[in-house]
Amino acid sequence: MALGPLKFASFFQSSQRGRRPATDPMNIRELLTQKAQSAMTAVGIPEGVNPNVAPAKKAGFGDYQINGAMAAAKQMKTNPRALAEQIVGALALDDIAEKLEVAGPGFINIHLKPEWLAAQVDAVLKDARLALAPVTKPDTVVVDYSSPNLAKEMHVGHIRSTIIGDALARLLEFQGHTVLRQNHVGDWGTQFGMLIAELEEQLATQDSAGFALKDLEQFYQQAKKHFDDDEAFAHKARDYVVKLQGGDAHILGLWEKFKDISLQHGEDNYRTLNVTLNRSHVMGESSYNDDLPVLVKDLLARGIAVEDQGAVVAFLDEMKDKEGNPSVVIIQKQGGGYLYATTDLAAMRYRVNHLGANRIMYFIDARQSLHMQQVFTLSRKAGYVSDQVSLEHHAFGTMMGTDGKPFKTRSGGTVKLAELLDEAIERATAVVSEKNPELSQAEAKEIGRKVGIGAVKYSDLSKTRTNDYIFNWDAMLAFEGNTGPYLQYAYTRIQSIFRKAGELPADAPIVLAADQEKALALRLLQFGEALNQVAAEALPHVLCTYLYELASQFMSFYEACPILKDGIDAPMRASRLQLSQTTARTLAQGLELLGIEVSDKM
RNA sequence: GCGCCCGUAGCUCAGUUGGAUAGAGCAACGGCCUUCUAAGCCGUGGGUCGCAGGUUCGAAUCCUGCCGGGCGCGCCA
Repeated sequence: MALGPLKFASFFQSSQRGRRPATDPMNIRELLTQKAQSAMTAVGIPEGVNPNVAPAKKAGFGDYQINGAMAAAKQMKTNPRALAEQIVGALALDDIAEKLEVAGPGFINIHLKPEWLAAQVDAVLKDARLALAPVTKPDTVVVDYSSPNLAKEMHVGHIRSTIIGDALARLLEFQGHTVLRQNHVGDWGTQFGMLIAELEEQLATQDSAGFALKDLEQFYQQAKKHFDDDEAFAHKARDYVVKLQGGDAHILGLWEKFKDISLQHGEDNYRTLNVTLNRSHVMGESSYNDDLPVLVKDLLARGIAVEDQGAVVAFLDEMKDKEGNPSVVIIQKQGGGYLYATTDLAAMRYRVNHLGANRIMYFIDARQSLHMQQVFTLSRKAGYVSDQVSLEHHAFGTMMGTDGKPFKTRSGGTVKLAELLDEAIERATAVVSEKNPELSQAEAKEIGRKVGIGAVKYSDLSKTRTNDYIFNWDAMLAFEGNTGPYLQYAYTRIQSIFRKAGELPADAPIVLAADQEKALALRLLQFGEALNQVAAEALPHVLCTYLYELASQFMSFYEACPILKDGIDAPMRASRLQLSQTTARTLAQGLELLGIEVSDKM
């Protein structure tokens, strides 16, 4: 990547663009793009012009459209409609499309053949991976997410990173990439002196650290109060920071104990949340301690950082503002302490050199954008990260309450993650029991768990990541609209059909006669397109939108196209059952990639 | 002061990177269950895409300037 006098915006975007997964022959858009490209070349349009193939925006405009003719005509200074006609003449789509038409100023509308669509759906149904082949050139992707501070209990501030990052990790893994989850937990810093001192004192009167640290939040408050009120204790806390950094065995032992219990709390949350993180993904700040002096020395020796007012500082001209002031990053404090920029740089080196990453994705709060850009710029400038490695900060906004202000408890405190999840399960269980009184208590509990957690996750995942997000219990737990419960219900409804149907057809022809059947088939075949876009841009809401539209289209199909009712002959019943099977599997697979469970009953 | 993000229907949100008449869902209103789960489906109403210019066949999208909101900016992470 060039590090010239780029402005912020362009630099930021350039780090996120240009990733297009390997071509997948089952992907209609890619297929049509290839065909359009050939046709355009055949009629003398220069290579670089994008065919701009997109799904049709409206019913009546066909299924897909080629929009590149107009841009090409502009460049060639010719009539766009005439050029579009020429392209249509050169398009080799006889097997795929039943009708091609030029519309408006030069749109090319493609109407796909129902027989062709049916054959594609058949291939999806017969394939364990839904005809989505793994990528041919896998990336080694580091996904940095969750990363709570171990000094405190996980709270709602960690939920977005954890949920969104996990979805991306799952999705990239499914596509065949090598995914390395990295949980960059905060396990170092001055507050640990205070916490260790408090732990030591409490252990004098209590028999286990597990008990003392049962409620981390409470423990932290106790330690803080102790620190503020008791001068002797404060002195000891400061002393323990020094001893911790100096490697004192006793202090390190207490620190390990604290860390272990705090990580255990985190793992409990991950299990409840159905997040794939475990102990093996933990690579805390302290992991990089030994490298920090080496790193600073290197940056100083090569003149990338300099001493300034007693600290070690890097001035980044690459990020200077309009007035010419360089951006400033402190690498080492006066007195020798290190900061998170230092640790992040060390982590970057580790990920590139030891983990072999060629793509590093950070799922971190938008407020850290400046910091991330500084770290990215610095690591490139220092040569720690080559142009071959993509560095991406996938920022997200703050979680807000329904009042539009940051999400807090009634008394104004931070909401513990564990309590939030418990409440979600409780609320969902109540709703499920009410809507379906026939469920046993055990069933209602299990379904309530899946629905509650799914609702919280889906509601977060379904909104554009970069915006602030308004947390609303009623909206996320509604069974109508674009919600987790609606999608889970759609899946359940299909399972119910299967139970009633008895045996499912093994290999019967799929026939797309009704409009709803064709629309459903087309949507089913667009799953891969949605996944590709999510993988490229780390925007899981694209997958949510896809799944919601798929579920809605299934519901419409189901209303219009009876399956098991009287008067439906065996071939039609078999065809429709297969469409239903493909839908159920696509829904389940898509939800699994989002980390959301489905249920046969609701 | 400098920088980043955001502003679309009453509310919550999409808008495929410049394409056709800006779309969903809630909420409101009107239909559809003795028949596959009505937790559903079908339909109606609802818009100065913050404002003003500019770029062009075409702008919610790109460029400039304002207005409004959020966040960040040398020793926390």
